[in-house]
Amino acid sequence: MYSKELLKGTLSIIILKLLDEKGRMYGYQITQLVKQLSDDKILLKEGSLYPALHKLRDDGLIVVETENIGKRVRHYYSLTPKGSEAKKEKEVELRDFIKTINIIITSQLPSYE
Amino acid sequence: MYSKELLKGTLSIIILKLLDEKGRMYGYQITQLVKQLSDDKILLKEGSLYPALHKLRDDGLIVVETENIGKRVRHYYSLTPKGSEAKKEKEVELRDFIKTINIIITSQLPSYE
DNA sequence: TTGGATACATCATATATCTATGTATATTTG
DNA sequence: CAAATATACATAGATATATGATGTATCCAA
Repeated sequence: MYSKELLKGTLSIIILKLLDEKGRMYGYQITQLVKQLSDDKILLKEGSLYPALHKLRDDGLIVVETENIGKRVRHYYSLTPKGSEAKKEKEVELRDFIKTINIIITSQLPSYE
Repeated sequence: MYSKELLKGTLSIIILKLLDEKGRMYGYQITQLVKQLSDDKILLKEGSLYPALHKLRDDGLIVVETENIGKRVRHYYSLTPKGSEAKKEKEVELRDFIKTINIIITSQLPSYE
């Protein structure tokens, strides 16, 4: 598991990306897919995921459909057009940020002033 | 300027990396070098940098030397052996994290369950 | 002499994630 | 069949860290 701070700022784009790919997903399913794709290195906690989903919903980036599975209720989330736009922008920003960080951590600098 | 959340967790490794490269640096110098390396995309604020430096010092990862420049005082920071170790570990972790994020945001997934 | 750059610092605030806890159903295993 | 584990949602409180605002002071150039 990574230092928890590293994930900050990337969780929402991860959610938006997966919803964009999958069409629709429910919370638990997102945790499992992230776990799988990250080779068990990113283990989303409920206390992180659900507040994040609710915020994205409140901001109008995703919508929820409720489905009954037996006696259980499942909340399926999918992107709104606004969410689809936001996903693209955030992805560009994240890629650019990663590029910048890479430049910094691979930089070779003269050790004099 | 990036969404401020993205920087979280990466600021300390950036500082450690630059100190490792340069040998020693003072606060203002760090802000300017980060600004330059990031092509003006990461503009460290004093309210971010100085508390971060103080924390690294309190944790024993960096040490400070005070130097008088005219009537001004400058605080030069450099890595301790512990800081040098931490720098290596954090760099490995960050590179691995970036790799994982890249896998997720470039993943192509079937849109059925 | 005045403004901008240099150089340090701290306090209040915002925000996002985690831990812990809670509830409940479904499935697998001994 | 009972117990353990997995599925599925949720929230309250703790924690961490970056920012904005503000303050002090020196140095240099227009």
